[in-house]
Amino acid sequence: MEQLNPLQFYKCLADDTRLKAMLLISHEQELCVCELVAALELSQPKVSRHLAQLRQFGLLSDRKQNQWVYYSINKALPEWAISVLTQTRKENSAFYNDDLNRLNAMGNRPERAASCC
Amino acid sequence: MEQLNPLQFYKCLADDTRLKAMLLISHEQELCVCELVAALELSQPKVSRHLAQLRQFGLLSDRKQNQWVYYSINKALPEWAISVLTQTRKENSAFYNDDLNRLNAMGNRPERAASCC
DNA sequence: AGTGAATATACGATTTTCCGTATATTTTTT
DNA sequence: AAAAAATATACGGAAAATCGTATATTCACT
Repeated sequence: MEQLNPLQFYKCLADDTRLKAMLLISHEQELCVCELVAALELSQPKVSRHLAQLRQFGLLSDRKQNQWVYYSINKALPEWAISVLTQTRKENSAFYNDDLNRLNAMGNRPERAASCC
Repeated sequence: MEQLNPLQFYKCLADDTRLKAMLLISHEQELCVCELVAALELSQPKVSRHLAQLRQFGLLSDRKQNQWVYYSINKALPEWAISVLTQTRKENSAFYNDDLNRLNAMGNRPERAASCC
């Protein structure tokens, strides 16, 4: 994992799928691949590929539980990057609102069981 | 000029030339094309093309004075975007420090004469 | 062991972005 | 009016990013 530079960071955000995934995950704390596939209405390989890229550059962390992989914002991100994401999410809800609605309407969401505590 | 959406905004920042130009301009209030050409050590058409794109999407404004065109951060940008730029600039000076040094070392910088007041 | 669900990866094709070079435009200076 | 300086744009060509499809992997359940 290389030290994040701002260019790489913004390249990661410069794609519709990746930006929406980041904002949805930031909003929901963590989401698994199948939830994102449903919310974004995109193919599983497409979503998976973009998530892999976001993890590769350190924007996301993943946690495997049973058959699901949960993605969350990488806590090790520099503070400015976290702040950029938070601000973007708060001030642009219209950009991902439809996706959020589909997510909430989604039945059979995998149950979240914390690994610790 | 369309309403800025976050994807367009981040696409604008997802290029080395454009990101450095934005951070340098944010740091210096305003810069003309020839100053950016010197600071970034890039060809004039390349710099001009990227500046045109940043203006087209509303990230920059331009002001013509004599033979020079000065670019500055568009005051009409949404607050979150301004804040993203400011934070990125403050926390990533290493990313554009060499360019800033070349800018300051540049002789014959066009004199800034305010158009108003 | 075998099946199905969730996720990841590989590969070639397409699309998008970026670039160098040449040229146009505008303004200043002689 | 001609030349020079600063900037902008046009046009292919090159490079990079993205995609669809097929396939691999991993794990739960029977």
